[in-house]
Amino acid sequence: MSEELAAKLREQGYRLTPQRQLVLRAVEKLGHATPDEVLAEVHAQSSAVNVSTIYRTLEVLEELGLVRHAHLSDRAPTYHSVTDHEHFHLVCRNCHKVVSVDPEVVAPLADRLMREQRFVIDVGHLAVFGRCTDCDEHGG
Amino acid sequence: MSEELAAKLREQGYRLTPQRQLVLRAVEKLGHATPDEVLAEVHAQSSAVNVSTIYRTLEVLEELGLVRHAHLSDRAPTYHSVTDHEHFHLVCRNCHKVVSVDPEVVAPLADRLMREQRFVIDVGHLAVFGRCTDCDEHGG
DNA sequence: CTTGTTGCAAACTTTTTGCATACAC
DNA sequence: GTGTATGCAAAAAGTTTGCAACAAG
Repeated sequence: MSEELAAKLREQGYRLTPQRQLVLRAVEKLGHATPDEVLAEVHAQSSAVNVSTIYRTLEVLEELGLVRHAHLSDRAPTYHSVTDHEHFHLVCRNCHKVVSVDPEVVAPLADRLMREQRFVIDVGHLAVFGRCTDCDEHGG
Repeated sequence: MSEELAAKLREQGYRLTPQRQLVLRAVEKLGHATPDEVLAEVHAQSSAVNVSTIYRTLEVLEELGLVRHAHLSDRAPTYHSVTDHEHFHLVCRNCHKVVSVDPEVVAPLADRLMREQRFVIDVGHLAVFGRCTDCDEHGG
């Protein structure tokens, strides 16, 4: 797990640092997290790590393909690990609950857009907004 | 056109102001625009209008259902008029081109999410990221 | 040692807020 | 007139950058 990180880093001439391990672990643990939340989680381990390091590290991790981000709210972007299986997100605009869904569900749409629009979907980045049943039933 | 605005505003106890007319017109003219771009367009008409008015007005217009926003970039949200037919967006992560697509194309996915996840998609807010053919062919 | 990485502080961008004034109704 | 809407200026939120000190390889 940390070996994959080390390998991918070296491959690009980057170095393995404690900060980078901490950030990756935080993202994996949190599931879906904003840079702010990642910072908080990292701080639980080591309070010396700086915000700018979080941003720089998330950028590197994304470049290495270990992490992805999507815009699940009107505020900060949300990062998630890619070591789990790929997935996309349903976001309830009322209660802000996030559900992860298997890419297979969008496959037909992806195929159609590929054929008709000649456009290749980036499923990992996909965020679908709407309203979940809980919120539809009880008002809001 | 401006009558619809006036009517909807009054319906909610809001007032019709030149600023609100200008902002709505700007969004309609621009097609897809960030608050910043809306401000610029409005300023072309009347340079006295303030940024905060743009934000407050976009919020009101969205509440009235005259305007919608989606996150088409990593930066500011993009607003578009709803007086046109509803649509969703394909965004190329390489060249940032935006293509509007008919909601009918996502209908099967919407149906499936409704059935399996009991989730009602907000198609107007949907932004699908990926790569367009132009960018796939010529590198990038 | 060499060069990438970090912490810090400051700048920047985007959005929000408080308040006095102005204006729609 | 009454109360909403606006402009202004300042604050908040999120992100980026320059630079000296530090540390991985």
